[in-house]
Amino acid sequence: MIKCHLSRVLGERKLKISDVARDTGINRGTLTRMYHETLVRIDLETISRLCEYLSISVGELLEYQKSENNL
Amino acid sequence: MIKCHLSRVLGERKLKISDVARDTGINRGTLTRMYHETLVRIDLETISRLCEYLSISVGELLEYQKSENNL
DNA sequence: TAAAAATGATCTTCTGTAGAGCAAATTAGG
DNA sequence: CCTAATTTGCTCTACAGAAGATCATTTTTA
Repeated sequence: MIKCHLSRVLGERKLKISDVARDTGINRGTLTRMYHETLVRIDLETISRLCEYLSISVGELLEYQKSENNL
Repeated sequence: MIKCHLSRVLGERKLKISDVARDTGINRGTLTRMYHETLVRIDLETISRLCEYLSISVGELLEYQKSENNL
């Protein structure tokens, strides 16, 4: 599975979802889904803007984790 | 922008798009778009299967590059 | 040289993000 | 406290693009 670290990054920096939405133009609903990891599909443009805005790499935002449970 | 390194990885390993499609179950059209970097949106499940199959991290597959030209 | 496999392109279907709106919850002031 | 403003979660519609299938062309292989 793919783990999204948006909540951790925002928490560390004390940023709110609404801050990111306002500053990046990314839809707040999309950010909410990423935050709660209910996201299924994502625009590369969204990943790009988040990496730019947060100054992180794709790997710091999205991480592959071998799933023990499912599959 | 987000750079997709699928073509490089497949090239290095001499893997064909059809190999990956067959082995991972990922739609061949989607892999073709990734290969030619015309992909716009992607399922996290697709990223997950590619990382699993190719034994690479998300960061090795997708890389953020500060765009000099556009934006 | 012929058969098989791989690839690129196109079309339809269907899922999910984008975008907007609303209500509840949290925060900030007075 | 009480109220106003901000943030957040949820829902709905519209649109975009991946999934899946098909076909023609190119490449591979036997």
